[in-house]
Amino acid sequence: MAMVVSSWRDPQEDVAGGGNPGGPNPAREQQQAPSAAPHTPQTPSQPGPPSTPGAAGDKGQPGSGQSQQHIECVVCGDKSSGKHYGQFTCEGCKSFFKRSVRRNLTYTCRANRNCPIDQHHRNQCQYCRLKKCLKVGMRREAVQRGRMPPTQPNPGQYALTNGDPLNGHCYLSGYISLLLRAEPYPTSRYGSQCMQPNNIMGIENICELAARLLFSAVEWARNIPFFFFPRPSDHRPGVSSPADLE
Amino acid sequence: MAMVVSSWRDPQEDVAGGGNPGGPNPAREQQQAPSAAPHTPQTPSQPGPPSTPGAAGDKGQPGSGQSQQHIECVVCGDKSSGKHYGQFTCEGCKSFFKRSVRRNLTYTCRANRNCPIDQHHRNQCQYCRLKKCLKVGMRREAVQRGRMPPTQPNPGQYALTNGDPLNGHCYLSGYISLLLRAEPYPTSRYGSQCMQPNNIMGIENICELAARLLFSAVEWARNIPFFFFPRPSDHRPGVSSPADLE
DNA sequence: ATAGGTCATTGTTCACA
DNA sequence: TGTGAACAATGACCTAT
Ligand SMILES: [Zn+2]
Ligand SMILES: [Zn+2]
Ligand SMILES: [Zn+2]
Ligand SMILES: [Zn+2]
Repeated sequence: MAMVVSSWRDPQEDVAGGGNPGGPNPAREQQQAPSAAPHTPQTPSQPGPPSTPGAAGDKGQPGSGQSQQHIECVVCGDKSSGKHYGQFTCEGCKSFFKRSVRRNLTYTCRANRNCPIDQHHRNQCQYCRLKKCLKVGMRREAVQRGRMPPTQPNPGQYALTNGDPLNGHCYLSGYISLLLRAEPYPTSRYGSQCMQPNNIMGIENICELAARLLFSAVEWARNIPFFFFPRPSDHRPGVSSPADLE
Repeated sequence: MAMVVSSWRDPQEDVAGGGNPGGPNPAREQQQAPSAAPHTPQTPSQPGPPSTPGAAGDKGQPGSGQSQQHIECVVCGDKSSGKHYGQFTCEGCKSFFKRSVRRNLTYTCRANRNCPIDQHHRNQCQYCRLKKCLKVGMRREAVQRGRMPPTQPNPGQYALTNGDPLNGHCYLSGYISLLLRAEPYPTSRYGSQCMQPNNIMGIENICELAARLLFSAVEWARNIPFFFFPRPSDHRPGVSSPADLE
């Protein structure tokens, strides 16, 4: 269990100022309405007057109505887009959960681990958001590994000899930050879930752990297409998999 | 005593596959998303840019030019890095606007409130800069509340930071970044394959796993472009070597 | 239907002036 | 202290199985 306790620096620069438009508890400040125009390829958006169909007003009061089907996200209450990892959730919670599980992230709560999670505060505390995801029953096992994608050009071997991407600048600190954050092996998580009540780890769990370690190693290796990305974004282009081993 | 490595064979040779499996296609590059931002307020009542409905008109360089990409910041004319709070702006105006709204700052103009705002003078008068931001339609409501500070990773990996020999080796950071991004996903559900019906793992299975670990590690190393794995000229007798994989 | 991926847009950090 | 370039996170939309 590695609860990381990190010192926290107040993130909000908000000044409680006096009457602030966004104010104290901005009722709803943002949320996208079901944006009109499902697509509109080219048109660069117009801030203007796309004739918003009105109203997006408040979301339909839940409860009685049932207007058609407005299923809510069991985590934050936003509109659900269907079942994800076992429960009805919104796209946001779905993605958040996926990222958290995939990267095996561990968050920390700066409060008392009971932060309210709703549509407007779900991003305030990742720890509590993930906690709630698990509490309502989202399943980690349902998160699969990346899918096989397109590229994987070739064992790149040469990509790196040439010009370095980092010519002029040293972004080292950023990388170190990433490095520190990366947990190569998900020990903490597995440890707890595999433990039996009597604190004894069964052979089957050992097998499971070994298998996971193995596949992690293989996957990791396979995830390296070649050593040069035009622009380190976040996602890997693709991942191939050892799935066939099954 | 050779390890008995069962038939495990790497299925997806494709990694190196000279030929692209024709996969889904790598060729798509184009895609734009009209999409509204994740958090696009889109307030119905349109509090935003009431004035100057058309003002923004200039937005995207209409046809005239060739498009390509050099969109200018509608506030100062610097290069825009995309839409921010509703309008195409540069990073500077984006940050300036965010700070101003978050902290609810109020500035004062020492002149006549009509200071020119351009790339080189934008910092001369905060009052006029903010005024212009609002005038061109940047939306205060699009500024969200502060979030959690980044979570520090698990304890115990700090050793890396010190020492810092890295100063002069910026080029390494690129590789480090790639390695980190290749981090394995914590896949689950692998590994039960070797389990016997009675939940007992035989010694032969343990050997199997160990062998697989070894071989996969070797394969991994070979997949790293600049990792020159010494050809087993010195490999010990009696020990199966990675060469067998071929 | 639901898993995966993309990527515009939002957030944050932190040398530097 | 504010500024703004660089980088990480979020989630609407999409494709794939
Ligand atoms: Zn949700
Ligand atoms: Zn919390
Ligand atoms: Zn600007
Ligand atoms: Zn002025």
